[in-house]
Amino acid sequence: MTPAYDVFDDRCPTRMVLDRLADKWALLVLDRLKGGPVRFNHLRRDIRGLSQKVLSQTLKRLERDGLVKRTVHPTVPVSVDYALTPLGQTLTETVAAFAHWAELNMDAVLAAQAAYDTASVG
Amino acid sequence: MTPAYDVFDDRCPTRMVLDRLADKWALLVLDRLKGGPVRFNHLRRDIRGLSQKVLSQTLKRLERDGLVKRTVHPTVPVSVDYALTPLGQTLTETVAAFAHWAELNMDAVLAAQAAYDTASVG
DNA sequence: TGACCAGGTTTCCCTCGGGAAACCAACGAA
DNA sequence: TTCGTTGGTTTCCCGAGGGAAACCTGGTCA
Repeated sequence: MTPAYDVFDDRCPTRMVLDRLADKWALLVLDRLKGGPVRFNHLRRDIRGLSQKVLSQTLKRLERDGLVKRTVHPTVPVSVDYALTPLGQTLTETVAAFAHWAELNMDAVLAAQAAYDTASVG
Repeated sequence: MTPAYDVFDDRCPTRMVLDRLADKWALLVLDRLKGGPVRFNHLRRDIRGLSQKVLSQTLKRLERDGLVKRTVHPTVPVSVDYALTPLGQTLTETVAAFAHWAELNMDAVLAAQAAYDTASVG
């Protein structure tokens, strides 16, 4: 069968999905959620540099896309947690692979940058 | 051994790498290069919606990070092709997984969006 | 009544991304 | 000499992204 969608076509809806996923904050949130539900302020504290507003927007988009489930617990004060949906879980390995790649190959990238910059200057 | 880098720390250089990789255009370029070297204008034509300026910038960054190798062939007129470096090739599976995920799960995402929007309206 | 918690939303404001289109360099062909 | 090729760079300009910080909404406690 021929593929129904083509990510190289700018009129293809997969571009929209790629746009959403190709987002630093969304990736970090998804990666942080892979161990189980996490509460709003906990996410905010764990992902350094992520502002309240952007976290809120990111979570809303991920929820709309069916990747994350928002659950309100009627405690006092109210607590809200976010968890991966089954669909979202199908992404965990890929997302984790990304984060891990960055951590594992950081040295190589830094070395390449240094070499590139030296070559340009000299 | 403890991990030297932590992607959740905003002062960690991996954040820089994640920023670069969490870019729609960079992902599409890397995915397009996985089959072998491709020339500038060929990339531009294949990746619909990618402007000359942005492609140029994207390639330069990827080259600086050591993921892509730029080769100039002294033909007439000059031709330039771009290929994945060995480091870049370690990313191909992950990048392809992303693109494929988008293509495979597009329907589920669209359905989730429709459901979300209906719930919000009603 | 006022203070404090979680979990947001809104406002202000400024930077950066990126599209369009012109320009440029080198070279060969007509 | 003008045109066409490839592979860019530069300029202009606008709109989205996102940081900071104030505000809001329950609800409970003191």
